[in-house]
Amino acid sequence: MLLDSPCAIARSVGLLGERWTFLILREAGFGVTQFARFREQLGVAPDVLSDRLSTLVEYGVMERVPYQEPGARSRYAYGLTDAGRELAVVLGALQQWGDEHLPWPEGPTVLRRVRKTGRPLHVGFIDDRGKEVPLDDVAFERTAAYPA
Amino acid sequence: MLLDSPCAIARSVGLLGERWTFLILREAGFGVTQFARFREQLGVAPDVLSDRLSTLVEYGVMERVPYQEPGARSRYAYGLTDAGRELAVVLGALQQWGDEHLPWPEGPTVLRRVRKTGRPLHVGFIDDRGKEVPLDDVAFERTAAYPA
DNA sequence: CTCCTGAGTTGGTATTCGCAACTTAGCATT
DNA sequence: AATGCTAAGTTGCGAATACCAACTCAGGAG
Repeated sequence: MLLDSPCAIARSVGLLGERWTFLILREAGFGVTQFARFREQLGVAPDVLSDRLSTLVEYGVMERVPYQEPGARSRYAYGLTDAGRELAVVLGALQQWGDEHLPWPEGPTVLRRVRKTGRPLHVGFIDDRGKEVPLDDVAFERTAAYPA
Repeated sequence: MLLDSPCAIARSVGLLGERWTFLILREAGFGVTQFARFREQLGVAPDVLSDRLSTLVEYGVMERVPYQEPGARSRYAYGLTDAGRELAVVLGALQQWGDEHLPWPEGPTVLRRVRKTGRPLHVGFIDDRGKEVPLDDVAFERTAAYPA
């Protein structure tokens, strides 16, 4: 399986790359928590949704917590864990690329902003001094941990 | 189809989210260009590889250029376009997340570095002044272009 | 003129997906 | 107490994808 790969991209894709998973995470990021809301927003089949949520919970990307509204029976809420919230970087990168290379006719429909100031944001590579590094200066290099 | 979605994440995933696509792009980023090399590196079935390369070419992520080595017949090389190279941000984000949350026992196998200085790199959100912004300060907001 | 290699295509089987229908559980209403 | 309503699933079945093996189709080399 891809989850055993020495390549971290392969492991991430092995866990997250199935159909619907990124869209489930997107909705979770927008605050959706209930099974039925995911279904409404996405139109995903219930068996597939059940399967995806289970594996996300199993791997610690989401958590399933029972909750009870007053005067209603107890239900389950699916929420992002810290690991899941960190996927915002991946989702932001996908969004940025899609807006640029598969544009929506009327322009971007969702923007990334700094919460308080409203300043626009993009996703990019940053060095250890907090300085952005252009794509051409980025290199991927194998370490000794890479098996033969 | 997801490619018509108003959500840029959905469009990106609709094009790139099929099985093998990210791994093909990873190999392309490492300089692989030939059909048979992709097959060797990934172990992907030839019909699937053919299909993925075709759609990547169709959407301008890769290009198929004939080339000829001296004393050999002409062949095809698949290379990233500028749009394809920009996916390094997405791949870097997936890698970073996988290294953190699905770690390889002996540590990361591939590092991101500044090409000349060797300084380590990470992927993150950056504001319009080039300053990194922590995750908690990032907000996603709908624009007027988002349809009802 | 046959062999070799790269770049695929074709055919059949095994998974996975998607839809529809059904199940389970508990509060609320009659 | 029986029925209804809704959330959260599960089950069964046809359709679409993926995987594997074998085959095709160049064009240059021996």
